[in-house]
Amino acid sequence: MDEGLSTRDKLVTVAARLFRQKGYHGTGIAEVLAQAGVPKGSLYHHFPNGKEDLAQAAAEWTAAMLVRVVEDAFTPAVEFRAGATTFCHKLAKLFDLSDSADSCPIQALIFDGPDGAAFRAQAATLFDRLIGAVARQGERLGLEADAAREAAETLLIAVEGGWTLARARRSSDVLRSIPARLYG
Amino acid sequence: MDEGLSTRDKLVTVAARLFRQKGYHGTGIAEVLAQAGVPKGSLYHHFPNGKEDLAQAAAEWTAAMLVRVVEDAFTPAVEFRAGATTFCHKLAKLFDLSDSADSCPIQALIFDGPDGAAFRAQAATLFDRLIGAVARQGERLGLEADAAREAAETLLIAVEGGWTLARARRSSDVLRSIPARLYG
Amino acid sequence: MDEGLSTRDKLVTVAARLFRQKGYHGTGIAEVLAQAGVPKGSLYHHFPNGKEDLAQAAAEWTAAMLVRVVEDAFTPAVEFRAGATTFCHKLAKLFDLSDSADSCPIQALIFDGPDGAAFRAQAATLFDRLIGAVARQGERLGLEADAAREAAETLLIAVEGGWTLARARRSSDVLRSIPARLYG
Amino acid sequence: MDEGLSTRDKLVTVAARLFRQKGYHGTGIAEVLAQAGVPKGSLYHHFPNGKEDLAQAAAEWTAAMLVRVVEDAFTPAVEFRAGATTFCHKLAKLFDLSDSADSCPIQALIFDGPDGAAFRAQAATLFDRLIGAVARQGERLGLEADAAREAAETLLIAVEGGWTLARARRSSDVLRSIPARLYG
DNA sequence: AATGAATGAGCTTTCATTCAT
DNA sequence: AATGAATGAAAGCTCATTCAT
Repeated sequence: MDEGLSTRDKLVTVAARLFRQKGYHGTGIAEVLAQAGVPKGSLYHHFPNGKEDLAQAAAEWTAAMLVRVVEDAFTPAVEFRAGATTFCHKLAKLFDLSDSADSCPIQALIFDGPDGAAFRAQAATLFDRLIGAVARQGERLGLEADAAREAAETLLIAVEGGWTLARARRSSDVLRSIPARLYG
Repeated sequence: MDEGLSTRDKLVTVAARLFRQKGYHGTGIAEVLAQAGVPKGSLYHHFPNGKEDLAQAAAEWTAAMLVRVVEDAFTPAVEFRAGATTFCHKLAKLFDLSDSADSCPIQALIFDGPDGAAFRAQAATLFDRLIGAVARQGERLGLEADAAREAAETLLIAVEGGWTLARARRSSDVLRSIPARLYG
Repeated sequence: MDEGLSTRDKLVTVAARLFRQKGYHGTGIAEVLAQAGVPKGSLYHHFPNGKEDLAQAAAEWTAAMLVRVVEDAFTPAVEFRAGATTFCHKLAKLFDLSDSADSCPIQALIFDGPDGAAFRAQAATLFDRLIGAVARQGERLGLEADAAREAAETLLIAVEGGWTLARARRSSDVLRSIPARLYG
Repeated sequence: MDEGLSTRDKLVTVAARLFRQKGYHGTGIAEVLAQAGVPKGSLYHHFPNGKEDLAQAAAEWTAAMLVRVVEDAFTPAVEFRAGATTFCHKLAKLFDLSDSADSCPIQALIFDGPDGAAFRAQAATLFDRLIGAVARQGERLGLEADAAREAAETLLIAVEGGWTLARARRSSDVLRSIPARLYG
């Protein structure tokens, strides 16, 4: 976890993973520091407001990563359904790579965060950014603006719920079954 | 929150609400006791293993409540789609009643609990109980066993994901839009 | 320091002494607890707002102690000057008993406290209570209300400044010299 | 606070003000650096022993400033009482200029400093230097050596105590009332 | 069953300082 | 002389739990 990365990036990536695995309140700063191999005082140099700032940076990092997954999945597609299918399979792979107890990266960083309203607001924005990325791909693939947005929302709803069920079952199959459920 | 209820029930209902709002690790025992109006030492008479026992009782209580919602929604229905629609509307009402920042009762109690595997297992069971309740209603309404189970799963996937989006948007509209998304 | 006293009283008296010796910010909670022989968690049972509450209680305790000194000094007196003289000598004894580096109990607890305005306000009140106690004795000894108040203020001004000089000199002589300076 | 001053002087004046306002232990190096607009690493070029050196420099600077106030007040005077009166009024102006919560500059730098005995000793010296300055003025104005020293001590005692009461009252009036209290 | 004081491990954060550039 | 990242000891505080009454 400490190849080439800057101190700041080590903290962000480790934190993103731990928050996803054990939740914001369930993750101790000490654990983040230990796994990142960073001494205690350094955190507050890079993140003056401590754990809360770290959560914000981790959320940002996760959202950017997911937007990349969306784009990787949809770019080669020639119709929305194909892109959505690839997206679900890529998420299933993500699920299998991580400890299957991990919560969905989106949910984890959006909802189990600091109590303050600021974090909540930023989280809602990140969520919208993700929907926007999918909707943009829909438009590129020929859907009307409204239809693209609707399709994007439905896909993300299913993916979020699918991750939840996958987690309960400890199996990524549910994620792979989503296209069939949505598009017949 | 303290009319007529026994000390034990006060603790369970307050804990269920707080765990839903702030997560298991984000909720302090002291806060539960204060809001339940119960003195410090009392908790361990009713829940010898403390917070962990309380979480299990709260999960149980929540699951039972949700099964009741499923049954109230489907009992008057004559086809699955109607029952599912009523169920979504009932959940939207639940969403509106609670602080809109509350997580879905199902997700909250299934995933953000004590760290031990025992709780995780019990939680998965509760989730299955809920799917089973919906599937049973599907069979009652004429679906084959497999089809009923599939319909139940799809509905719960959508509802879980819908709650997530509703939370990000702070609006229950998404929950009400689910039947249209699933059944055209 | 732990004869018969309740946990709360042990904390208050130890804190009052340490704050006087090393200032509020210079005194660590750990040191208070160690000297009081009280475990960490207990402090927050008795003083929910921690160090700040403890400072308030210590200030209160100190003010009450000083009012007692005033009354002990003036009660047997038949004129103000005699009472004031006894008061100065009693303070000189207090000075000699304590580590001579200790700041004046009044100043220490009134001014080097928590940053919040609440503490400052309470401190000003305590100071006035002390002036009031001296003024009341002045009236009892035949002074007009205004003259009594003026005499009380002048005495306390001299005593405060005298303690400062005594501290710089590490000798209580200055305190004993005050009556001569004020009353010729 | 940052016009033309050298980095070193910025640090000293800002530190003197902060130590006066919040005490030595209540003032963080980070706050000094931020208010002086000086980067973190710079402090140790100018003050190799860090905070302790800075406190000594600030004490020195304050003492020199006060000696200047004494001289400005007494130089035009033709009798001790007039000089003392001007001195008290100048201090009242100082009080009004600063946040009225500031402690007396003399007390602040003499008593709430680093824990070591070295600082305490230097501080006592600074105090004596101030008394000496007043006593010298007394001799210049015709007092015998002993009487001058006595008058200087009494004046400083009253001024120290007066500042304390002024602080509690948040009003500089007490300082202005001192000549009347001392000299009738 | 009920109570509230006691407990100490562990939490997040702040501190003055050092170091490499 | 100047800079800002690095450092870990120590700070104040919260935690779930236990105990004596």
